[in-house]
Order: sequence, then structure tokens, then C-alpha cells
Amino acid sequence: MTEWLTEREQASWRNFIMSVHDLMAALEADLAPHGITMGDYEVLVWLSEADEQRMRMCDLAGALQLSPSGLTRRLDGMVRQGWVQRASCSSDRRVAWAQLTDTGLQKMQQVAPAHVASVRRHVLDPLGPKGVDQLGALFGRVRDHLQALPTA
Amino acid sequence: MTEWLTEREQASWRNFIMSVHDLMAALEADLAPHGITMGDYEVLVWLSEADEQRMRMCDLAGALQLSPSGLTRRLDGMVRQGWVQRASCSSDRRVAWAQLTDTGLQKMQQVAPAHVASVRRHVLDPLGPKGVDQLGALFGRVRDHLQALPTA
DNA sequence: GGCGAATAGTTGCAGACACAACTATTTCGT
DNA sequence: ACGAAATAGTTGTGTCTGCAACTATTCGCC
Repeated sequence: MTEWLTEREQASWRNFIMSVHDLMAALEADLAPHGITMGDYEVLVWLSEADEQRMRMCDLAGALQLSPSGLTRRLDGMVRQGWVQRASCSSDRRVAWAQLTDTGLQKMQQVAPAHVASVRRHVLDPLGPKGVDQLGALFGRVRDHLQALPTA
Repeated sequence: MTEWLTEREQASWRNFIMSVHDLMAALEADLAPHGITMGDYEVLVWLSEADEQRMRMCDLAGALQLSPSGLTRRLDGMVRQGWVQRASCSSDRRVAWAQLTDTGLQKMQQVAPAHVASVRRHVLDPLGPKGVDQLGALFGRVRDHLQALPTA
């Protein structure tokens, strides 16, 4: 309840805040030579894991933590590249399916090893197994806490 | 060196990735009613801690992990609000100082408690002292590792 | 059954940011 | 001491994203 952070708290917090930016930049940079962004890659991953390799736009937006309009435009680009298709839903004509194409699946399979290696190199290896478990536990707690008060 | 992540690794990694987005959004949302963004707030913090409460643009950009042009525009906005001033440097006429104003310092002092409370609420409290130390240690390792290979 | 509310998606618009190109100034090698 | 290279900052441009407004469809309650 104090007004300020302790030295320790401040050091930890800044370590975190400043690492995140560099980390994301490094992952993005590792993926760039393979001709895809993290954003598009994540779409491929979610769709590839989904039932029939397709998702409703709104569910996909939720999974990606993206606004509806943001997803619309991201998908526009991916459709242009032939990685996904839009398909209409017969049972609910409001929804649009985002459907992974064969090309998209191939792209994902082609790029995934590089991304996995990148995550390993920048995060998992430096932290070690113990550290990775800690990471998961810490952010699990943060996540639970955040979801407990979504609109506070 | 495996091609994929283990279940454990995947769970930890996704916990992290998805938490970060929500966490930043929550911090931003807590600050918004006070009429300032995280980005501008961080500028105020850095300047308030700096010698004579001013920094060279390039140093400030580095501290904020922002591109030169990004900082130029952010400062434009903050100058408009009267929180900072630009000043020229007599010893090196290439550099522009970003100088915190009294108004800017007051603004920072006024909103800081809210931000500190927000960080406590969303991160430090859920993690506890042990967790906070772990957080700092983990990202210290990530950060060291990243800085070891800046342009790889 | 029918009308208001909720939900799915897209589009217009504005903001934040990075990269590239440019100017101005300083530093360094010879 | 002079010219090339490095450094500091700004501006032009394009991309990504979110919010607000809008249409279309479905759901729920009377």
C-alpha cells in the first residue's frame, strides 16, 4: 500500500518491461527473413490447431487478442497471400469462417521450426527448465488475477 | 534442439505471451482516466530522474526503446501539453534537450501513485515478494542473453 | 410471431510507430 | 587542417491497430 516501489520491485519491473520489447523485436527479426510476421504466423498456428482448421472471426480475434477490425485487415493480407480463405457459415449467416488453406498450412510447417528455435534461443534456453516453469507459473497468476476483474 | 516445444514449454510460453497483452492493456486503462498514456508517463519518469531533469533526444529514445522519429513525435505531443520543452545544447548543436517542465513534473507526481497502485494490483501483489524477485531474475537472464547478440 | 437487444463482421477514420531520406553538426584519420 | 564517416534530429511515407459507426443476422422476451 506504499506510494512507491521498493528498489527491488522497481528493478524487477523494469527488467521485465524493457526485456519484453527487445524480446518481441528479436523474435520478429528472426521470423522476418522467412517472409512472415509474428502476427500472421500466430493466425496460422491457431487455425492449424482448430477443428477443420478453421475458426469464426470473432473467436480468432479473441484468441489473438485483436480487435474485430484488426483481424479483418490482418486476414485481408493473409487472403491476398493465399494462406487463408473466407467462407460463409450455413447455420449462422453472420459469421465468416477463416479457413486455413493448404498453402497456409505448408507455410506454417515451413516456418515453425525457425520460430521454435528462436523462442528456444532467446527464452527457453537462457531460463532453463526450472525458469520456464517459473515463467509459466508467474504469468498464470497474473493472468488469473486479470481475468478476475475484466472491467474494473 | 527438438523441432517442437514440450507441453510444459508451450503452456508457459503461451501464458506469458497472452498475459503481456492483457497486462499492458490493464495498466493503460488504469492510467487513461488520469489523462495520460503509459508512453507519455514513461517519458515523464525518465526525465524526472535525469540530471537537471533533461535528456538528449537520442538517449531518451534509447531509454524508451523508441525510434528517433517515434520520440520526435511523442515529444511533439508532450510539448503541446506543456509537459516538456525542447532546448538546444550549447556544446553540441546537433543535440536537442528534452527538458521536463514544472507542469510536467507536477503531472507526473499527480499520476504516479495511480500507476504504482496499478502495477501493484496487477503484478506485484499477485506474484508476492518471491514472485517479484523471480520475475526480475528471469528477465534479467533474458535481457543479458539478448544483449550478448544484438545484431545476430 | 414480432420487436428490441445482442452478436458478427466490415469500413471510415485517427493515432502511434518504424524505416528511409534528408539536413546539420561533430569527430576522426591522415 | 581537410574531407570522409559518424552522429543527432526531423520529416515523408506506409503499416498496423483500435474505436465508432454501420449493416446484417440471430436471439430472447412479451
